[in-house]
Amino acid sequence: MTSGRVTIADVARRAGVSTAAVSKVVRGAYGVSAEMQAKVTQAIDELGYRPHAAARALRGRTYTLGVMLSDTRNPFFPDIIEGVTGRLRDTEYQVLLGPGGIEPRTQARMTDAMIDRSMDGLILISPVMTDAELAAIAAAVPVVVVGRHGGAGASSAAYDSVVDDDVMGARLVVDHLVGLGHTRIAHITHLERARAQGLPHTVRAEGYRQAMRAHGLADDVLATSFTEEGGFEGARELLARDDRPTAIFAGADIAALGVLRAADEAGLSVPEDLSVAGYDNIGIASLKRISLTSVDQDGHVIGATAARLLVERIEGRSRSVASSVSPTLIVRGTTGPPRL
Amino acid sequence: MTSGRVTIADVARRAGVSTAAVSKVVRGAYGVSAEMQAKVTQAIDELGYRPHAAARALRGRTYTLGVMLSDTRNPFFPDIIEGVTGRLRDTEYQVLLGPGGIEPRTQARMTDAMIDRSMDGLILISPVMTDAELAAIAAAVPVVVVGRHGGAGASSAAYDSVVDDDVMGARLVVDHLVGLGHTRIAHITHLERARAQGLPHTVRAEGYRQAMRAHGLADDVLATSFTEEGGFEGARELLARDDRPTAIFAGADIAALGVLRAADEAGLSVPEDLSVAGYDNIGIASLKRISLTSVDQDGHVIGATAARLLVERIEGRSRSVASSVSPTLIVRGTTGPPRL
DNA sequence: GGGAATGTGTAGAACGTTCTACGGCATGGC
DNA sequence: GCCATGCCGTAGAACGTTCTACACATTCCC
Repeated sequence: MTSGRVTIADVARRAGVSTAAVSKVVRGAYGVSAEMQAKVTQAIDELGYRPHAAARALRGRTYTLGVMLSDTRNPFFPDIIEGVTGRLRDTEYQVLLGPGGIEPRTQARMTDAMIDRSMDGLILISPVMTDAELAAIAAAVPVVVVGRHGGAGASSAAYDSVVDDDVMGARLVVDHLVGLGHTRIAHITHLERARAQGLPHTVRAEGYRQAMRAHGLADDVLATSFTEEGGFEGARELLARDDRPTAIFAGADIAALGVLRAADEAGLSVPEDLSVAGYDNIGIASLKRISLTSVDQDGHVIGATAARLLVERIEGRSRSVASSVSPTLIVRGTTGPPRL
Repeated sequence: MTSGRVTIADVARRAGVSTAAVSKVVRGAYGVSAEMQAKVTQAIDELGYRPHAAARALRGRTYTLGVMLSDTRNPFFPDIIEGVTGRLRDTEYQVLLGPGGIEPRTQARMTDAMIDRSMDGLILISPVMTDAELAAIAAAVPVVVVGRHGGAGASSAAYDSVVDDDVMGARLVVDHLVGLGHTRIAHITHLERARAQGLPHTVRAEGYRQAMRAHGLADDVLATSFTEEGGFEGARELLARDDRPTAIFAGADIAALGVLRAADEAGLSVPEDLSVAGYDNIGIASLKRISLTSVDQDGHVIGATAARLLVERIEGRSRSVASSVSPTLIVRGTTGPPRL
């Protein structure tokens, strides 16, 4: 009695029915009378029965969805998580997060581990792996990819995807700055890596170039890294030039903070001497002391959409869906008209 | 061949041995000859066999450890995660994170879910639940609790715990400020909740009181909340007083940022008119623009310690261990001698 | 040379579910 | 009254491991 957990067999004995019947009731499957339903539910409550996920996994579902996080420090990842869990709150599904690390190797290890644990579906956030690897995973389990812009169109049938429209986000920033009167607008991006194709920073940089071109302006992209230090170094280099830019658009808020520091040290006041904009709208961007103009991705919507698509996929949809979430520009104190 | 995953039986067939033998090799159990070891390992590699966690769970271990996160926005939680995963990198264990939410109810749901999935052990980060609930969980599975100061001594036998020495951290701050010449030092803490006993903010406030008393100074604690807004409101109230404090020690960095904003708005310069110190040493505290004096908890060590204790526990230790990690004070630009 | 001890391997029963068959019982149409 | 047709319930075989027995060789010791 006290030893071991209560199983479906215990419930069946208590209710005076077969284990198969209990299983049906638990799963809400077809073919149970109201009377049976009542008897079994009562027995379940009395005994405090909880289904054993591992045993379920051997035949059916685990009702477990995995979210692989590429980088736990990603500032809007809590928003995405909240979106996912919020959407799934009233379902039977449970969400577990897998810290995949930044390395392709460790990410692969994590996805393997999630498949080994027979999760019903996976959400991969900014996965760093080849399209072939992605396709292999999607062949084993339903997958939704977040934050990775469509790779080779062909493979896209295997999984769904949710992205922020980074091209639009970049355009919003450029339009805003041009509207204020800026013409020399530089962009700081993340140093290109081998598998970076389709990753947000690449797309943002491309969106920036397109938007500048649309305004008939020359683009000016500098690749450092999406860190405070990276933003600082990049800005220092840009500000040392003869015809220094009057505005810097950093591809990530954390880099924008570094840009602000560089402006401080160069004795430039923001936004009079230099306008600064970021991307991601991280929490501290809204602090009065920082007040950074930034692009907001609404991670909440992204997460909720990913969860919805994944459940649809698990429950049978085979046609693949690519959803794009529109970002919004949050104008704050670090951008303004250039000094004449 | 293409259908379904490769099982232990496939490996056994290929190697020409029994499934039991393969199982032994996989688990590194006693009673395998070198020859058998070689044959089986080769077959495993050739077939790309991976053990099925759910099937394992039914009899043995799952090699899965769960980390329940009370709040995914907690700024040093990535450090803890990294400490945990770093420590476990070269073991067979996999770490999965469970977003438990802030509510006791959702946290309980998450721990139940983790137990249902037969995880081998659980690390609970700042769990909000009664000692009885905690004991119940610890009775079902090995548990290490992080960030919760020892409750009723008796129940402590059931699980291990790792805490930051918050009393010491608070003392470091007070000693530092007193050393600079401050005497009117106020403390902003988080509003008390029912189950908050033993939670960090309570202990920090108590440590502050002790330290002030040790210096023969009057304490001054104001409870708002650990948010930017909470810090702002608290500071505004404190700074409106006749004999306003010359230093404010906020129990969390995020609140300290609010204090800085309040100082800005009141036209007070930091640290000349007001010294400000925080707790947690979150990433942005080190940004030159903020440069906040803070207490560093070394989440990395905390996480690694928790992981070590959990594995020890799983592998047999029954005596319970309470580990305390010493914080360090990081002095930056927001603290200085008071203006005479 | 006859146990005892030791080392290697295997058979087969768990573990707690799900799911495919199928059986029994009403109902209803003819 | 007989056969199809639903509906409800059950038996029992999976699912992929682990683990307890036990069988079979060796080796060792007296």
